[in-house]
Amino acid sequence: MSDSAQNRSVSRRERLKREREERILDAAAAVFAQKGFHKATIHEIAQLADVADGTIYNYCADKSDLLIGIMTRLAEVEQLTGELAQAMQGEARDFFVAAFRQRIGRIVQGQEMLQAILPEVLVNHKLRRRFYQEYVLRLATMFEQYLRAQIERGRIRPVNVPLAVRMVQSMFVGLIFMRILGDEPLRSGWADVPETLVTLVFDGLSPKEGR
Amino acid sequence: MSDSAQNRSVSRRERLKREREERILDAAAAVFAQKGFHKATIHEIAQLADVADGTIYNYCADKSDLLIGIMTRLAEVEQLTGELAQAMQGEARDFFVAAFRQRIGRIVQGQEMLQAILPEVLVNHKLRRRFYQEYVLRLATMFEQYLRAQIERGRIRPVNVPLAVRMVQSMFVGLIFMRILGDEPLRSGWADVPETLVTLVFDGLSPKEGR
Amino acid sequence: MSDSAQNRSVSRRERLKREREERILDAAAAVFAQKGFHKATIHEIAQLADVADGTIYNYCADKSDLLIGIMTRLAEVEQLTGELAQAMQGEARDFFVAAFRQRIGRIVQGQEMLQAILPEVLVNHKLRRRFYQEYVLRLATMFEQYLRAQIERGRIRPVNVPLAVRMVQSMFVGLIFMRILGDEPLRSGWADVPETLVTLVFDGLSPKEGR
Amino acid sequence: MSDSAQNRSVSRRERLKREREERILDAAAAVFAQKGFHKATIHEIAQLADVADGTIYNYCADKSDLLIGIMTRLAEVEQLTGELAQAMQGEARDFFVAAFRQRIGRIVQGQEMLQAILPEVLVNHKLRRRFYQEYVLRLATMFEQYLRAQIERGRIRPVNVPLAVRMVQSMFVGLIFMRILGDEPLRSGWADVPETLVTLVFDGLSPKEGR
DNA sequence: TATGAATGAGGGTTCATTCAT
DNA sequence: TATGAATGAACCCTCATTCAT
Repeated sequence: MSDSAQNRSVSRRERLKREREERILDAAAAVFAQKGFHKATIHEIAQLADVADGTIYNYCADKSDLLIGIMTRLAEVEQLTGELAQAMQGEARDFFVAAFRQRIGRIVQGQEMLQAILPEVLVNHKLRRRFYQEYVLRLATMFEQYLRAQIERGRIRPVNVPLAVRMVQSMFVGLIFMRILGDEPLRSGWADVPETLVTLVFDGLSPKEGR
Repeated sequence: MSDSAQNRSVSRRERLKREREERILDAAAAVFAQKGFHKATIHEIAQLADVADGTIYNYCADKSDLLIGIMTRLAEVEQLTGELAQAMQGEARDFFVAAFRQRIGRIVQGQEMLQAILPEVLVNHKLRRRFYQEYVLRLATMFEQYLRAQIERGRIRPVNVPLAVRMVQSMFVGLIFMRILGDEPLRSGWADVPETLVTLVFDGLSPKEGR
Repeated sequence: MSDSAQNRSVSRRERLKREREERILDAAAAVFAQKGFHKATIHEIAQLADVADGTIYNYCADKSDLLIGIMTRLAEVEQLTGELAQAMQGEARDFFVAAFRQRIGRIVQGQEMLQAILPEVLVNHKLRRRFYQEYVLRLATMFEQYLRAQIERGRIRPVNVPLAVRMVQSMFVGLIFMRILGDEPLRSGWADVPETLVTLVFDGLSPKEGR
Repeated sequence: MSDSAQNRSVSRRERLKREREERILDAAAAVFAQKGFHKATIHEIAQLADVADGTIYNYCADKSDLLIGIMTRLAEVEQLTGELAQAMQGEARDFFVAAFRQRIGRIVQGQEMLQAILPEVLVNHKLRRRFYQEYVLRLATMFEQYLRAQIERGRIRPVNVPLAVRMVQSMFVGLIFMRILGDEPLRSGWADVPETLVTLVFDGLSPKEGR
């Protein structure tokens, strides 16, 4: 077999492996989201991924390792935060609009994966720590810096920064939760959520002349 | 045996039964909160409640029925919402302070029970519906009415009422979530949460002259 | 229910439990002896013991714990070594005859249990240590003392005592092994084994005038 | 390609194949000896032999076939029994010394292989028969003939020949067993075993003048 | 012939639930 | 009504074996 043929075959094998891994993680996310981690069976995931039960264990150490795999994929979706850097320069309100739009969009994209891991995050210590570090803390730190900078420049009202940041984050986590609960007004009005969020958090409910 | 003696003995038996039921639900909440519903075993709950495994089935139909029991107890804690009625009459900002204080207090009170049921609420359809009806929808309706009334009177800025209400509720749900995650700034600053919440949601982050 | 009735019922339950445990250990020994530890299934043992699979786990922590249980029972059979004490007083040759008879008898009694555990003893570290301590070392120590005493009194030829003792013990272990191998001459001549053993080990093969 | 080149290449290939087979059997013996047949995995053996899992199946039909392979290699070690032929001519006691020395030496040489197969010999019928035929019966027959001849000539005390032979063989099997058990006195005194064995079996423990 | 990923049968174990006492 | 041992269905995971490359 010529070198190029070998290379081709090697890369094909590699590609097949990648595809299989994706199929498995997709299947796991789907089944976990629908039935919950504990009621989901490896067999069901394997069938949906169109592989044998045992094959799954070539891609993960055990069942709960699939959750880690899903979380990692979710993190990959998050990497593209560069776009916000620009918005940080402009008006504070514009930044909030951009930031909230982004988060809200991410939630929809990752809905299935989030639904798959969130219940277990609340229960599984390892997963919990990982989720906290990777999702909560990383974003919190960034947002805290931004807030402090804006407060110094008088563009934002002085507040307890760590708490305020937590509250905004809580709102996003809670929105995921409410979507999973199946709240109808939220689903049908999802497109308006970012704008309303800004009104709520930036403008405030108080009917001052502002804006 | 005299009537009175019988009554006394019956009522004593009744009391013992109630106590036992409470011990079982307490134990279930504790174990579920610590290990999660699925990793918790009836045996462990029985031991903590100091009864035999089989006894538990005299107080509930099956394991997941314990979650219903816990949810019902949680609801009992919620009944005392009367106190808010007064605050609804006064200044809008004062109402928010009062309302948020109350919710934040409830969260601490019910922490263990919440931690016990929340992960399953995300996963168990029956529980989910019940939780949504009893906690989300009931409060949402009340809060929507209040908001609409205040908007009409010009005391609150016009907003998409259903969405705004969902966001505030999401924030509370998210705060429970963040506490379970073990976020330190939130735990240590918990006493200041209501005030900061009002600043955020009522005043807004925008540095308007007001207040 | 009267006290005596209660006592009776309690003791009956106790008795049933003991019986069940014995049935399980018997079944385990039989199946292990026939198929070997690893090819034996819990299900097969359970069926032979006439209990459900799960019931077995009320009597042992896991499959290999059954081996420990069998070894313990085997040890109980060994306790009755008192009878040898007398023989230790008399002629050395008579003691050997008595001792060998006893060991040879024990081997037959415990054949199935021995066949069940021996292969695993060679492979399972925990079991190995236990077997070595309980069977080899305990008997070795006793026998060494006897030998030394007799050598001092000139009743037995001076030899390397620890080694000699190991050799005699090896012979017994080896005889078990040979029986498991199914050697026909050994099986059919088993009754003559003790006498031949004494000829071999005490008299020696050398055709000295003696005896 | 010239004939010689072909030959050379063929023979090289042959040699590589032999080496590989040896590596595989060595690895199997090592892993079986350490973990036991059932807990050993093909994968682990393959790694130790530095080949792929699948390659092993080019050298054996299945896992238990490796045991046969090991037994066969062990048998090769045994072939060199010619040296004993001379000793059979001389003094009976000298023969015993020579014979026992040889066996004891073989045990050390083959320790790992013996430890690998013995537990399975007790459990696997096919292996058992083979081991019995090849090791026990062949040696037994030879030894029986020798014994009978010596008894006829009055050089050895009349005994039940088949039984006596079994006992001596049992002793060797048992010594292997004791070594696997890790008995310390035996390990450290191993060099003196043949001499003590002769004292025990030929001279007898009885303190008659002889020798 | 070597490779190593895919396969899937098989089994130990758990634990919610039942029920005789 | 309380007990707690018995039950057996269910499921994760292992690993010998196969086979496309």
